[in-house]
Amino acid sequence: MELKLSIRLNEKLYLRDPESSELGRRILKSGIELIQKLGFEAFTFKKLAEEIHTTEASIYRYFENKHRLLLYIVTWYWSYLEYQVVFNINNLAEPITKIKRVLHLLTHELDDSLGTVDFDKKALFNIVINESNKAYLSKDVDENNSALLFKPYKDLCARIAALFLEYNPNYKYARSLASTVMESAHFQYFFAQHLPRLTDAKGKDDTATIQSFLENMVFAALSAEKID
Amino acid sequence: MELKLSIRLNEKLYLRDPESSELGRRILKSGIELIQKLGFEAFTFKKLAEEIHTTEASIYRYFENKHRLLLYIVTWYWSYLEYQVVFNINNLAEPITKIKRVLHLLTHELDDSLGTVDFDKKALFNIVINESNKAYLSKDVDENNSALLFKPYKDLCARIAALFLEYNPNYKYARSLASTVMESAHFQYFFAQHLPRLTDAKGKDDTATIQSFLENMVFAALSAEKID
DNA sequence: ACTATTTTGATAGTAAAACTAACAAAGAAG
DNA sequence: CTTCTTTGTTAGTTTTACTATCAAAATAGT
Repeated sequence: MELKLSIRLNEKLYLRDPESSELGRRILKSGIELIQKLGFEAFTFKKLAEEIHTTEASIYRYFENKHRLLLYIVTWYWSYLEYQVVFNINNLAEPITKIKRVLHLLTHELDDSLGTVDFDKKALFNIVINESNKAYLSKDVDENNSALLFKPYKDLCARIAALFLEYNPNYKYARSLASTVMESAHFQYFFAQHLPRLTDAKGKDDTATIQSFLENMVFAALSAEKID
Repeated sequence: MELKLSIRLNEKLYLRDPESSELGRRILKSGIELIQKLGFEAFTFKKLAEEIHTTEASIYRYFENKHRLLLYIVTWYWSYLEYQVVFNINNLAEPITKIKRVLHLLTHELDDSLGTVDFDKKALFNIVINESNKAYLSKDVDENNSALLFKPYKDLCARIAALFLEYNPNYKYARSLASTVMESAHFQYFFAQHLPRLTDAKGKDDTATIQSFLENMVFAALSAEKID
């Protein structure tokens, strides 16, 4: 069974829906590759236009600017990941198993278990690691937040927090712990790649250590509170 | 006793030492205010030049580009903070007290207890919250890292990790926990201000909750491991 | 098959950002 | 008081980030 799932994102993320046309899909697909290759700062619509043999003006018809494209991409990622989370923990009884499953998903690339991912999954994961913070660390957070552009991120965070509370209903910092874990999963990976003295993960692909660290931390935090 | 301490930073951060001249100090002081006011993306050397009644070209004599200026500022912050940490935990016997002290310092603005801070402390703290990630989340991390530009950050992380190990020598993830705490302290604050559903801190200045959350998490993690 | 509409391409343009160069004026140092 | 360093002034280039206009191509409606 091969199914292709498409994720419908907030309309305010784009001017014209990139999933609705050939050109739009090329913008996304090559956009992801090029952002990952050049880094978000050096990435421009002009370079992307050359890459996909179209014009700057055509790309501007889909996205207001490159920041919106980035936001689209990471939002897509968070939406897809939430979907994976829901699917993966479905039918699991134990909160402990669910939480471990989520931590695994957070620390690893997406897989195609739920339908083919059209994008380069490695590139996408790298963008999330390297650039996703820039999606909200900007002067227009509040405006973007009002337009619900961060909803998928917040939804996933809420879902993880709910799992924490399922494990321990008395834990006081479920949201903070959830967002900490979501962020930490990424920058521990970044540190392992670039600033290894800031992490205990060894080497570039030691996602195992990152996952163990997070599991250890999460269950310690959730269990400590249980005692009190 | 009023003493003015100056922090000597890595020479590669600048072209000409900004602490060595009147103009240099104005660049730093007003640079901090303007970056915080406009956000790093909208901040330009031209706007700063107008602000301090000098010219773009003059500013370029001190800093290669605005990214370097940002790096200078956050590096200054980390250096100062490490100094505060050392000073504050000096003579404390209990690792538990030391760790709490550090978590307090991480979650609050700098104070002048160690000499007058020439810069706007609120603006500086806000820059660290909003922009500091951008200092290392760039394509030239590795190059900058080779030039030791992140040393103060890594030193502080190492120092915190050492305290964790002092508390529990068997803990396996001291570095990861230290960097997680350093980062989390900041983005929990950011979330409280802009994306409140991602944190349990209530309101814009609820540093108390952030500190409690981190304390709870750190001691849980360090103690859980003790049991095994 | 023909026409209306939408989508894309091509071209061209502007404003601002991100620099660099060259020289003169002012200040400080010897 | 003259030499060296720092700053100011002006002017320039390249790139980015966009916008406008119109024609060509593709698509859809009847």
